[in-house]
Amino acid sequence: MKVTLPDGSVKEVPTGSTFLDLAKSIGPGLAKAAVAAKLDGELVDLQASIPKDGRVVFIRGQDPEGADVIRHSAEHVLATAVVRLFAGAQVTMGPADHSKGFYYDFDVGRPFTPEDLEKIDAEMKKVIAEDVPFVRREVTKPEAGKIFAEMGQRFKPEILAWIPGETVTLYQDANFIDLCKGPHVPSAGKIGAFKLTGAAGAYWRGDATKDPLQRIRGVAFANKKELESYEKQMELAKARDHRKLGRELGLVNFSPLAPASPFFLPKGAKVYNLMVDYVRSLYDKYGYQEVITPQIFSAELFKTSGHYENYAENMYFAEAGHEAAGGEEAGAFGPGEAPTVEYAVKPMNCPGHCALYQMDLHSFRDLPWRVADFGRLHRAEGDATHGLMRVRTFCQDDAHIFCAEDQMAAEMASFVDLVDEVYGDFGLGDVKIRLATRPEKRMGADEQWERAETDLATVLKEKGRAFDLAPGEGAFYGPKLEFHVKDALDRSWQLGTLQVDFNLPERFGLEYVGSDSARHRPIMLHRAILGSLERFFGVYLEHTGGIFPTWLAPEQARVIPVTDRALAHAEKIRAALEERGVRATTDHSSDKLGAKIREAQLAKLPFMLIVGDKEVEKGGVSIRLQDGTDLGYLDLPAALARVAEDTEMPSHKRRRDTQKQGPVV
RNA sequence: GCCCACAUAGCUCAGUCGGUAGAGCACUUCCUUGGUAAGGAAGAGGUCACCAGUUCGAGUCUGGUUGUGGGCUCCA
Repeated sequence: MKVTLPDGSVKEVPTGSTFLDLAKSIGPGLAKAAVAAKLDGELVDLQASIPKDGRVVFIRGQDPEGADVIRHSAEHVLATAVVRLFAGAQVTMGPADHSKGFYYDFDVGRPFTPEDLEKIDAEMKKVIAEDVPFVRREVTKPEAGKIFAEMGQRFKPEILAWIPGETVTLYQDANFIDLCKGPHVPSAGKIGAFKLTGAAGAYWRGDATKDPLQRIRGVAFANKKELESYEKQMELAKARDHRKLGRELGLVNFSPLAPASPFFLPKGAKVYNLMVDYVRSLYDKYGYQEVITPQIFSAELFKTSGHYENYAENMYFAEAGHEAAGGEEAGAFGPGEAPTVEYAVKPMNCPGHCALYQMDLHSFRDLPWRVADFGRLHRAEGDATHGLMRVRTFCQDDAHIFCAEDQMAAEMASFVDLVDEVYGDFGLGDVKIRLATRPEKRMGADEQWERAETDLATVLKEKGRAFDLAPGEGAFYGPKLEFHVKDALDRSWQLGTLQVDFNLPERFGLEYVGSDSARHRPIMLHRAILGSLERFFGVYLEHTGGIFPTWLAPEQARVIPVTDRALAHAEKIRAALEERGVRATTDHSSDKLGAKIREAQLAKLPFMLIVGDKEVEKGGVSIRLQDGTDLGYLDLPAALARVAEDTEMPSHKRRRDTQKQGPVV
């Protein structure tokens, strides 16, 4: 057999030798580090014999694909440990994607306790210490069925039935055999480090009407060091939890009196409003007009939009009691006969905007009509709420664009620019775009879908933007773009979205008069940049760890007197800062300087301006920055200029800088 | 909507075998006037989430409710 290695060299290997043999012949280090191999791009077991000539690449445990193999193998070791410890345990299956970790669903007749997990963990360590080999076997389906029947496994035959083809592959480690495509590590010892991260309920095939199962989750790595770095990352995430930071920094809090509904404290409200102001500051440039629409509508609106029929379980309804009572008192109706008007609290802005559109007759000259709304929305989410990330009341940087079909592409392009500008200003650099196309169940003509999907793809291509295609994941009413942003902790969040809607214009019978003086149906685009501002607040708080950019910081500068003798001077400095539009306070506490600095540091203030006897005498301040940098003494004008440099909103700053440059000659 | 766990001072948490509660931080007052991440003392703060039950007696045991967390499902 002739194999080509990544460096281009060709090696002759004896027939029947395995990939592991090949690795050993190259070097013992490689043989030790490798967990799998790739033959002509296809992942294979190291212990498999090389079947044909081809290009061979060895995959190490540290490589992303190697980490997947290690996690997948750890998952089998988990199952092995569970069947060893729990007589009669039924095993089902794990995830297809091992990029984040592994899990395996079991039925042992009861939930796993933390003590169970400890025992399972210990048993897994034993299997790994024994370095038991993973043995691959290819058998016919009936043979596999017989093996699982002997093992008393009742879920496996069902899985067997879904698998196409005549034969299946089995992997055996220690005393446990599992149905699996592989590949796996040659032996359990290659699993350098693992950790079980928890147990939770799940259902067979994710279906609540089917058997309840117990899922054990875990992570695994090539070595201890990688596990430790993972654990560190988890601790970091915990320390940055927005619920914790939100309370500690006095930004946001929650109360059982309004479940899953945030209370923004003065500082949090400051940041929140600055976020809104910032987005608003771009709306003129991009041609949006802001509107303010009702909170509570007659349920009729949502009957028209379709939400009443399809979304009612997530909506709050309201009844105006006085109407029924008033009718009875007036004697117009008998008891219980008064007509009650049913009201609903809006869960989204779009139906209201359709109602707004209907109020006037629109000409093609009016389009595109871009209607922005920071309206408060309420959704009766079930138990799946989570801090600010999933709440029952929130507001989006929401807008709807009513346009003609041939205007769609330009609107999409402009929106991509707007999103770029916003994410850039927030320092969110890692953006991935997904294009979700027509699902099975959908409304609207195929030609419409074709046009919209093509427009979206073309716009992205023309802008040179890479995107992932998500076939079939569009909404039933139209295709959409999703903007996924990675935060400082490498977690991905979907923030922005652009959704084409063929449905609502139809339901509301929206029209515009074209240049041909005939009536036409507009297209509606739903779009949001940051999405739910509550959620974005949470994401951004975790992204920054509470150290907001200065323009967003609720308190930008604190003047700290060393002793009370400097208080008057400190007040003067604060007033001068305030004059320049800086959000500044003075520290009046009777603490020592060290304690005052510590307080300001923990509050994550961008600027600390220290004034003591020396500064009083010379008239200036000493500046300390959030990162600990000591700028030393600055006279007052220099200090004010230094602070003001950072405090302005980026969109305002850009506009001013452009103006300064004067007209382009 | 489903499964599991948890709920003690503003926050973080201790509370043994069932015998009516503690610490640190924060808060208030007083002392201290100091030079770049915690000066000192005293004080106040609790229907142990809520409602039932078992018991001579419940923070502790049982059931229910609400809330929170983790997971599953859903997401027009």
